[in-house]
Amino acid sequence: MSAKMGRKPRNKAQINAVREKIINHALKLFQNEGYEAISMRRLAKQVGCAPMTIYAHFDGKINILQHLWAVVLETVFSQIHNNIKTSKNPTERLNIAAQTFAQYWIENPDHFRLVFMSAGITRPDVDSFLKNKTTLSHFKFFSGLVMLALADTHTPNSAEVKAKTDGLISALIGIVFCANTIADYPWTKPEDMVNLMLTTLLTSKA
Amino acid sequence: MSAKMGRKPRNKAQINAVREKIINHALKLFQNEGYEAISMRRLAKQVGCAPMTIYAHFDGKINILQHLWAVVLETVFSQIHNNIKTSKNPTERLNIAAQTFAQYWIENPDHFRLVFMSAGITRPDVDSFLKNKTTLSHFKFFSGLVMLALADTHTPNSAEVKAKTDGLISALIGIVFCANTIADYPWTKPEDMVNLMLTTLLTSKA
DNA sequence: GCATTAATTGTAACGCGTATAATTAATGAT
DNA sequence: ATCATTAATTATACGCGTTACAATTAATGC
Repeated sequence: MSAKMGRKPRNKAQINAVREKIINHALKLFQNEGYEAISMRRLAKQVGCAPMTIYAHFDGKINILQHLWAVVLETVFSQIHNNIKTSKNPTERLNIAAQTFAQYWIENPDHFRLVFMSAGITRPDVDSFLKNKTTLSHFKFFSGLVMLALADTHTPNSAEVKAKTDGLISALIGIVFCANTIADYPWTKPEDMVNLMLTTLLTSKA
Repeated sequence: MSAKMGRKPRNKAQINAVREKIINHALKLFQNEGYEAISMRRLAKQVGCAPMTIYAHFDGKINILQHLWAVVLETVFSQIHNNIKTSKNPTERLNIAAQTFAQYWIENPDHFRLVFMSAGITRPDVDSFLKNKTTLSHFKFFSGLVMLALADTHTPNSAEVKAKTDGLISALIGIVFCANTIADYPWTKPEDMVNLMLTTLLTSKA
């Protein structure tokens, strides 16, 4: 009657393996058939288990989607990194980054929906959109671009860089969001709006 | 066997009466218990009919919500109109309008969700978010404010006004959207971001 | 083999939006 | 009044996310 009886609980490697298996199937489902195809019942079928088993490994659907966000963001920022390689001019690099960012979401509305519009407001129970260090690094990368672009004309303090980076990201997401959800309004071309945001943010002395 | 056989279809007044009855109950449901409470089954119960009956009068849930959007927007812009009365300075008026707009959605996330985040991307089958002439007039009102504010420094052409208005609205919605959905990131204060957007948009010569 | 613990599964339920088919209600013709 | 015809309503069912709970299977030490 010692304390070590019965089945041993899984070690962390095993736990992670099962979680990754589920995530991979979810990703495959999303890539092959889009956002709508990701349902707990279908996912379970793909994984080869009962729907309830998934709930033993994840708190809920949104906690699975969270991992897909990371994959999509990886794609976006890998595209950005790839595109800005061609230029060494800080302003141009920021320009390319912003345009690539906006363009991606407009060309892939399903991805936009997955990352920004799945689950309700405030994303409760999510480990956090930005706890993920990789995701956070994307933000920092953007603020680095902003800082260098601003440095072309003056020496910005960190407060200005943060405010303008936050403003730029919010504006970019807003532009994409509006283009995607209020599709019937004749918006100014997203590309032009991004340009406007950049030139105004960079030339103002605020 | 003349052409006029069988039950007579409802006249337009009757059709409208039923539709308004449904809309009113939906609105009451939203005001009393929030966004989550608006379900077709609960709505039907309030109206006193079977859930499917509603589908004979509306294409779907989103077509009902559409009418609630108009009510909410009316509230928002009535607040805006009320607040800018205190000032005659064009720049300040635009400032107050933008701040009021952003503040409203941050203070009422449920309303933001209703108007901007209900239903999926592209809002298919919706009569159109902006076919509604009142809603469209809100947009025009904003562009009027932008034009007058710009006129303080130069004479803007209509292209600049439209681009800057679209940019401002997108940015405002983006700021609110980010604050609401990516709540764990330490965003610059929305108020400050709105200020940044305004000063940069107004001072740039683009 | 047996008790013990872990992990998975089955079943049922709740409420959701909605497609389809069956049903009820009203009307003109007979 | 009965019947066909058309309009309006409703019942039923599907898949969805999620939860609760019982039943089952799997692994381990004795």
